[in-house]
Amino acid sequence: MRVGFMGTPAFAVASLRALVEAGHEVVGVFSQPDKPVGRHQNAFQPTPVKEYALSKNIPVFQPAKLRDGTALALLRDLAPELIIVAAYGRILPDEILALPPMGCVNVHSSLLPKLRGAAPINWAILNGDRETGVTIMHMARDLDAGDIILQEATAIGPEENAAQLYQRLAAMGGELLVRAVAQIEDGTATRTPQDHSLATLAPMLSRDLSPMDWSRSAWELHCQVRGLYPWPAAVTQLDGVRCKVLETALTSETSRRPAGAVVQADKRGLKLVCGDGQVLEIKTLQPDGKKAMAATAFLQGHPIPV
RNA sequence: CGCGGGGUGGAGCAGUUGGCAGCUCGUCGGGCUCAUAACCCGGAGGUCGUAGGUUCAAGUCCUACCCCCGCAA
Repeated sequence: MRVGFMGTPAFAVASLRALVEAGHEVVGVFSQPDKPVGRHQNAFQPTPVKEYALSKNIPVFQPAKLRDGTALALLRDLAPELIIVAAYGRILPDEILALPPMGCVNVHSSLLPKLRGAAPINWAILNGDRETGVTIMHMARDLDAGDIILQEATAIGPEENAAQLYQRLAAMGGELLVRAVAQIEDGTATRTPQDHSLATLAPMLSRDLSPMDWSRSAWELHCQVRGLYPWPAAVTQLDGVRCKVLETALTSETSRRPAGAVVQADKRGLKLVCGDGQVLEIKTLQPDGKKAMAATAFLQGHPIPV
C-alpha cells in the first residue's frame, strides 16, 4: 500500500522500518526540522527517522509549519492511501487528517486511554505501573483520543528503565502497526472507541522531575530513577556534589534512621534510607562534570560518613 | 565566540608559595584466621591529555590545540 510516514525519534524508526520491510511503498517521510545540537549549538543532527529514510532513498520533508498549505500540497502530490504517524511531535491540521482515503493512523506507546501525551513510556514507570503497551489507533482531533484498531500489553520489569522499555515498545509498535495496516488493507480492521472517562495524561518530561525526595518510599524513588533514565535523570546531592542517579536497587534492609541518611558507603555499596524506612542502594551515578560511574568508584574519591 | 567542571598507575580522587608524584580501592606475591566484604607484610604499574614557552627546576606558571562531562538551548 502507498503510505506516508510522519515521525521523528528512534521510536518512530522502528515503525518505519517495519513498514518498509513489510513491503509497503513509503512515498514520503515527514520529520521535524533538524535542530542545532551540542554544547555550542553549532552542529546540526538529522533526526533518526530522516537518517533511516534517506538510507532507504525515501524522500524526506521537514516543514517548519504544517498549516500554511505547503505541507498539504506536498501530501496531495505524494497521494498516499494511508498516513502513519509515530512520535512526530506535532499536531496535524484537520485538512491533513482528512486527506488520505484510508485515514491517518497513529502508533502510541501506552494502553490508551491511559497515558495520553508526549511521554507515556516514562510515565508508565514513574507511576509504578505493572504493565503498559502499544496502541494503534485512528487519529482524531483530540490528542491520542482516536478509535483503537489494535492494542498489545506488556509487563514492565521491576528493574527495567525507560530506555529499555522504549526499545521494547518501539519494536512492538512496529510489529503491531504492520498487522494493523494489513487489516486496513483487507478491510478487516475494527474501530473501538476509547473510554474517555479513563484517560490519564503523560505530559512532556522536564528537569523539575529530577530532584529526589528521600521522604518518598524506596519503590517510588526506584521508579523515579528508572522512569527518568536517561533524561532528565533523577538527581540528588552526595558529598556536596550534584549527582544524577542512574541505577538503583531495592534492598530487603530497613532502618530507623531519618530519610535520606546514608547507612552504608563502602566497597559493598552505597545505601540510603527512604521515607518508608526501606533502604535503597545507589548502584550507578554521574557526578556533575563527570562520566557515569559505579557508586563504589565514586566513594573512592568521596568518602561519605555513615 | 552562551555559562561552567574536568583530563595525574586499572578505577575514583589529592597534589599547598614551582623543589624526589601521593591517597583509597583494585591487582600480583606472601602471612594471619574456623572464616570473611576483615587484618598484616611486600611488589608491580604513571610520556601527569597534546604541542610549544618561561625557569637551575613545571603536575604546578604562560600560549595554542585535542578530548570528556554538567547547565542552558
